[in-house]
Amino acid sequence: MSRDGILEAAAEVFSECGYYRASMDQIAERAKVAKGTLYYHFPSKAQLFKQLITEGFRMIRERVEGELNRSLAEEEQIRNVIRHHIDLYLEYSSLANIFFHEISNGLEEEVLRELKAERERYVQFLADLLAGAGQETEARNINSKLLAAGLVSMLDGLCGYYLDHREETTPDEIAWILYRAVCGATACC
Amino acid sequence: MSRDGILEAAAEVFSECGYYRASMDQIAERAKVAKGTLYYHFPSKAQLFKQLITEGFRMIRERVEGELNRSLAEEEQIRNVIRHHIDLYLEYSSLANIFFHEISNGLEEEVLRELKAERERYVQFLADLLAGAGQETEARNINSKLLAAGLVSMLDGLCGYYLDHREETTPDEIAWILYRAVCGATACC
Amino acid sequence: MSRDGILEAAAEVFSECGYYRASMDQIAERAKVAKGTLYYHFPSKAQLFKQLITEGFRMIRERVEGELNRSLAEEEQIRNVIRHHIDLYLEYSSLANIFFHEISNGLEEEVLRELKAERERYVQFLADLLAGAGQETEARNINSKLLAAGLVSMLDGLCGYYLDHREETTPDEIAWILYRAVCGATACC
Amino acid sequence: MSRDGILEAAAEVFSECGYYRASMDQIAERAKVAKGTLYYHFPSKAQLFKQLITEGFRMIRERVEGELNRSLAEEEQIRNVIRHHIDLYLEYSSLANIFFHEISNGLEEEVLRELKAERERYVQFLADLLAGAGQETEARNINSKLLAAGLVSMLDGLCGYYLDHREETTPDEIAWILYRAVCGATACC
DNA sequence: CATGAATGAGTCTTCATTCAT
DNA sequence: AATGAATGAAGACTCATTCAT
Repeated sequence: MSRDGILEAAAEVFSECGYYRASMDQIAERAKVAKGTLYYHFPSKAQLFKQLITEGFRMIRERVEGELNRSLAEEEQIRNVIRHHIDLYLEYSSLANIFFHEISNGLEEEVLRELKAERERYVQFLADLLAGAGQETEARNINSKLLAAGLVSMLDGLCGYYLDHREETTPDEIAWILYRAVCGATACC
Repeated sequence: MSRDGILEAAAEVFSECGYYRASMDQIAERAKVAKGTLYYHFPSKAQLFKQLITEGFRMIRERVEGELNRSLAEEEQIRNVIRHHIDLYLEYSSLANIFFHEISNGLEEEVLRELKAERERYVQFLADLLAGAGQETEARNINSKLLAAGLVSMLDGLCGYYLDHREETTPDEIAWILYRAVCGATACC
Repeated sequence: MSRDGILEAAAEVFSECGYYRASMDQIAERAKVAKGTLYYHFPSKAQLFKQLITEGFRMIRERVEGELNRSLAEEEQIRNVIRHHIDLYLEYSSLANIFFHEISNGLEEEVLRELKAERERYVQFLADLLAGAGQETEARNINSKLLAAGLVSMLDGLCGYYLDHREETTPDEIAWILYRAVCGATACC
Repeated sequence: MSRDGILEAAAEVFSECGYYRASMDQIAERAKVAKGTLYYHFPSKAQLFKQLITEGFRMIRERVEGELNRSLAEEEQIRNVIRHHIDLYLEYSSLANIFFHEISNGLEEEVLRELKAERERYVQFLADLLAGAGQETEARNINSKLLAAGLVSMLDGLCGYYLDHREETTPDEIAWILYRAVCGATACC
């Protein structure tokens, strides 16, 4: 079945060109199938895109969750999650680009809504983690969901910077900044 | 001269629809000029967009710099800058959306390059500010440009969250998180 | 054997959507068979359509002819045929719509030709009937085939009107108008 | 302005191929304009088609009405109108084909509705004429709108027959049959 | 007998851009 | 300085048809 090949090709093309400049022709060509085959498997460009995002988010969530169970101390968990995120971002930088930047104006209303919901679910997942760690301190009253949203965006900004200026920093430094940012806000000093 | 009217109309339409879904027809209609007039003043859609972004960035930089001179303590300056940014983001939220999200893949190569340069210049400006504050502490060795990039992204993420969930937080809380994130990283403890 | 189910489904879909808007997918779905099965039983969409029309015409001709034998006076026969046609039209109104309107430009050349022949054969059948009735009068010299063609079209127009404005008339009135139209032309006064 | 050329080309192509088989490419080619030009003047294929029908109906109504004023006796008027219609049908047979056969299933809902309304208005115009003539007789109680609908359809059937079998009849015979059909029904004997 | 994944030619439509006025 | 009719390349999408199983 060519469905998976299409998704892979779509991930490449979408992240290279962005949602709008990516054409179904390009995707078909990259996936080495006829144009009609795209529409046999996905009802529209928008739905193909949505599927891509949805499955991508699920994959990341599963990988991060899988890693989580083995850790014990919650502070250590946060460090792990951050480090893991950075690795995932750099590994799937093309998909990450889509996740963070394409979810904005200019998408079909319905797709945009579902995508925002997906992103929200993910932020909530991180928020729960941060809240758990914060519980031990007096900073329990902080808005952990807001903090999670900020963490995700900052991670995007830092990794994006790293990809454009590889010689100026390292993933380790990024992890450290992120950790301090979150801990500075939750339970610093 | 209709040039300014076109720029204003373009700002509205671009921020409502995003770069791609915005059409020159819409802009012309909104500006109440004929389509040909757009091309009399701007050589292409991409250049019109670039002009808009460039002037937007300059305006923000000027406003922030103007505010800066009056403050004294550098720590206080950072607080001010953050607070100012949040206000600007919320005041021009539709344009901000473009600044942060549309500047990614999917624009004509040349425009994209110039826009990234513009953004970089702005990040540098913030980095200098942070570096100044850090100078007083032992954290001088931190990569302040990286930190500035993270700050900008986080600000985007937090303000974006606020716009979608106004009842869950306040600009003040956002400012506080941002400040702690930056200070936690620069000179905490 | 699924052939009959396909024909039935095709009748439904064609009459709901017209020849062009009806898709083989819809027909297959309605018939609860796979798309390939359609092509196992019929070589093409056009041929499937032709089969449907042909069998429909034959059924009507048989029903009308069956009714005919029992009547005696030829004038009475005309009345009966008219009345019968109206009933058939209203009973199979959706198919009737196809018979009368879809058989025009816009079908594959070969199918169109065969369909026109089928229709012509039917008009001839009516013409013979009218000619028989006319024989008794001095109006024998009238072009009874032309008259039959006119009768069929008028019947279509009147029944179509009735279906759109049920409260304004009755099948009885339609029958009366048709009879007067034909008799006014054949043997009036 | 190329608008009129497009309408003319559209009339030709639509009547040669029917609504669905006619492609915008064909129309553009026939009108010797670029495809985009079609969309500069008409928002869609459906709207182009609607415009064609609407303007066609108006032209015919105006021509028939213009002819009407000069006549006196109402019976004579009916004869005139019938004769006029036959001439118009044969003169604009390609448009007539569209008027009578394409207004059926398979058109965009909105266009179909407006087209039926247009046709209805025209039938009403004929009905008024017939009612006026019938007033003088005892047949006033007949449904003249229904009769008008029948007249129009029969005219279509007869003229269509003539176009396919020119050697078997003449416009005069058609006029005679139509007149007898209407008068046989309104005030025969 | 029957399937359904795959095809690709063909369709409508959009839109940045040009140019004569 | 401004116009708006005209363009044509490019895009999303449809659908009858094929074929290996």
